[in-house]
Amino acid sequence: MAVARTARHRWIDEGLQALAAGGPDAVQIESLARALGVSKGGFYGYFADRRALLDEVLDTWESRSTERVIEQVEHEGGDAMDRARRAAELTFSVELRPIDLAVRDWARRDTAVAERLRRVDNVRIAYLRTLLGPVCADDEDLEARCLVAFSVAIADRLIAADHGTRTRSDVRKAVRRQLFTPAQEAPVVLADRGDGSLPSGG
Amino acid sequence: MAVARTARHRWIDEGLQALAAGGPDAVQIESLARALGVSKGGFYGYFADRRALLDEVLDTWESRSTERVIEQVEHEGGDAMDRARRAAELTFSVELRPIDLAVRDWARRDTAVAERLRRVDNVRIAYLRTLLGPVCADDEDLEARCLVAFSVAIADRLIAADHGTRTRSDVRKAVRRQLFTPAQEAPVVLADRGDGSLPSGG
DNA sequence: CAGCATGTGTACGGTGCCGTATAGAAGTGG
DNA sequence: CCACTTCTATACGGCACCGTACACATGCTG
Repeated sequence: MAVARTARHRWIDEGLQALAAGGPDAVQIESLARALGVSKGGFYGYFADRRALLDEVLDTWESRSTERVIEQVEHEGGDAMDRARRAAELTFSVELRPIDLAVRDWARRDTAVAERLRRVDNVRIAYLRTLLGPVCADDEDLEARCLVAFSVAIADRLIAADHGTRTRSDVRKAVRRQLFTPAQEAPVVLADRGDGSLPSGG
Repeated sequence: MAVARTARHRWIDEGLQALAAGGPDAVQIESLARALGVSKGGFYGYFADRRALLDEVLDTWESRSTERVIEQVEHEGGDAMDRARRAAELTFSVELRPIDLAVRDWARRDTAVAERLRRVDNVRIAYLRTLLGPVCADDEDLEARCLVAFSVAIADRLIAADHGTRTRSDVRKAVRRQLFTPAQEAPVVLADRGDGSLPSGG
């Protein structure tokens, strides 16, 4: 060993930041090197090429989004609600949320990325089921509420609409209240068009 | 006039397709020219530069996502529910949905695009309010249901999770049923943590 | 202290894209 | 049939990035 080597994980962390900020196209070796204050000379000692870095960036994201979250939550304990809330905080933290959104967009055009995302989302939804189960009328109700909770959490930063005098936070709070309201008996069905389509004006 | 000129709108349409498929970075002049079967020679007769094309691509998307949808829906008539359903079909059509998602991702890193998206989303949400108003208990309920409907519609193609034996379409149908269920009286509030955060496992 | 191993800086060729310049093709008017 | 206009194809310079090659600096080891 001679010169203190730029740690491998620093390339990956910088790659994660670039991915979060500008998508996979923004993960550029020379750009990362500049951000790290070095040249790209050492990069190819760690990674075969750019694609290899992207794979490891995704590995790291996958791990941090599932295993690490689970480990931390289990370690801190608490009841189901506390654990779920903590898991949500960790999952949609300031650092991880932009990566999550970037990966979702990436997954639209890369089936390998889509497969990773599927694994991660399934783990997350499984957690969510354990939380919402008690207040749901049946299995269908549970799936519906999980989809709503997950959709609102993801779409929050993607929707640009205003809400009159209310803040987005106010509206989210109202949604959460409804999500945790125990199911009534048979709900009145209005205008079921049978095609699974959602009315969503515009 | 000499040689039949490649129509201006063909560049824009091709740009929209490229935007839908690969985001703004994929809107490349030489790439579009190849797709159109011409060289980029004529491009600069219409547009000052690449950015000018992107602006017009966004103009076109904005128009097609709002004015054109409204025109068409108003022209076809029907009651409020019919109109809203038709608007949703047009808004999230096979052609427009990928553009919508690409614009949302783009808006995360470009404030001008974010401002356009805000205008469009506000128009859409305004429509949605007229539809959901009748079944809502109050204004807050209305905003909450609008956010849920819009979030589920947008996040649908971004979420990769499975739902056991059910299809995503089944779950969407259940969500829609709940969305159109008239509000009960005072909903039981469970675990309102007051921070507006949504539990969303993972 | 000499020589070696190791990691980095720098230079290079290749490629792809942007925007400009220019030449030529395809129609039009006299 | 000959200018002239209008549009396109092609070539070019510039730039940014990838991946490789090689020289050099640094610190260990005998």
